[in-house]
Amino acid sequence: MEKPSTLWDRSRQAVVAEIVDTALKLFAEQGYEATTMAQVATSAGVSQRSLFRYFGTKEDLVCGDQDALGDLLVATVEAQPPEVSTWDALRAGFTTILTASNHTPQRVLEISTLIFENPPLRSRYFEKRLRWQRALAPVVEKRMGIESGEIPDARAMGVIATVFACVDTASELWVRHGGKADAFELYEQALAAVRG
Amino acid sequence: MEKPSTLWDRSRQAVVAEIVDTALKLFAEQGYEATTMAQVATSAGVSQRSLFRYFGTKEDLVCGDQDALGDLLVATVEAQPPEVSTWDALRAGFTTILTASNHTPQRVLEISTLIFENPPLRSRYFEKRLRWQRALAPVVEKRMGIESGEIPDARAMGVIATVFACVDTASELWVRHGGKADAFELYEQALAAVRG
DNA sequence: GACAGGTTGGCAGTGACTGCCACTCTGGCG
DNA sequence: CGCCAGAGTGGCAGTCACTGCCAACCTGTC
Repeated sequence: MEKPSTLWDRSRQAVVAEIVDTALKLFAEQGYEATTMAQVATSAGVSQRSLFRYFGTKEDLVCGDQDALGDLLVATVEAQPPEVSTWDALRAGFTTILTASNHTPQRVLEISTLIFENPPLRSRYFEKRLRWQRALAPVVEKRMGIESGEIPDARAMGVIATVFACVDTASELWVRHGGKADAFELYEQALAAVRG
Repeated sequence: MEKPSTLWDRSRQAVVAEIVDTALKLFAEQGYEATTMAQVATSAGVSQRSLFRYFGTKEDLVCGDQDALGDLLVATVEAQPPEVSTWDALRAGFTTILTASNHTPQRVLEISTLIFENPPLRSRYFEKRLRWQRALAPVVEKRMGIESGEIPDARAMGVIATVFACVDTASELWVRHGGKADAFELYEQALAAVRG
C-alpha cells in the first residue's frame, strides 16, 4: 500500500485538497456555522451530492485527515523498545504525530483554532481521540504487563486518558495563546503537575 | 431562590419529568437514533414545537439536568478546607455529585449506558464536562496558589483534566461492566496508576 | 463501436431545529 | 362581570445537514 499512486488517485487527492482549501477559506471569512455545505459545493465547483461523497459530514472537512494519524500514533507507541516507560512511549507517539503533520504550522494553528472554537468540531475531534484511546489500550496493557481482557484495564485506561487530557490541555492553551506558547512546554508543565 | 416553588413551577417540573420518562422509554425500546422528536412529542402528548421549547435539543432529553450538577461540583470543591489536597478536593466534588443524583442507581446506569453508546449524546456530555473544567480552573488555581490570569494555568488545567479523565475512565468501565463493578474502586485504580 | 464498472449530478425525501403568528389561558383591574 | 396584558402553546412553513435513488457520463476493454 505504499506506492499504488495511480494517476487517478493523485487527481482525486488534488480534488479533495482543493475542496478543503475552499472550505477553510469560507469558514475563515464567514465562520464555520454560517457556511453551508451548498456554498462549499458551488465554491469548489462540485455538486452537493459529490461533496457529501468525498466528506461524509461537514465536520470532516476540517477533521477528516486525522484518522490516519491515529494509526501512526498506535504504531509508534507499539514500536518503542520495552525499556522505555509507558509515559515516554506515549509522548513519543504524540511527538511523531506532530512532526508528521503535512501542514504548515500556520495552518495547524488555523485548524486547531477552528476546532477549539466550534462545539460540533470539537465534539468530532473528541470522538476520534476516543477511538485512538481504545486502540491504544491493548498496546499499553502489554507494555504495563497487564493481561488484555475483553474490557480494558482501569490502570492502563487511566494512564492513556491522562496523557490525552494533558495533550488536550496543552493544545487548548496553545491555541488560546495564539500559537505563541510552546506546546511541548505546556504539556510538560501539565504532566509534571499531575505526576509530581 | 430556595423556595419560590409556585404551583406553576411544580406542574411544569412534572411535565418535564414525564416527557423525559416517555423519551427514555422510547429510546430503550427502539434506540436513540431511531426515535424521532415527533414521536416523543406525540407520545408525551405535547406538540413538537413545545417539546423543543422544553428541551432545546434531542440530546437534552438525556443530558439536560446535568447543568445543575456542574454548579454543585464547583461549589463543593470551593468549600473544601485549604488543608485538603487538590486531588482530595476534586474527589470530594465528584462524590457529592454522585450522591446528589436524584435518580435510582438503575436509572443512572440506564442513562449512562445510553450516553456511552450514542456518539451524539457522548459528545454533548463531553461539552458539559468541558464547561465544568473551565469553571473549576480559577478555584483550583487559588487552591494551588497560582495567580489566575485570563488564560488558565497549564498545571491547574492538567490536574483538572486528569481527574476528569479518570472519572470518565471509571464511568465507562463501570458501564461496560454492566454496573456490576465498583465505580469508586475503578477510579482509585486509574488515579493510582497515574500518580503512582 | 458496444459494454461493464465506477463516478457524478439532480431530485426528492427525512429529521432536527427555528421564526412567525394566531389561539388560549391565566391573573389583575375597573 | 367583562376586559386586558402577558405568558404558554400549537401549527406552519422554512433552513440545513444528510441519504437513497436513478439517469447520465466517462474510462478502459474486447
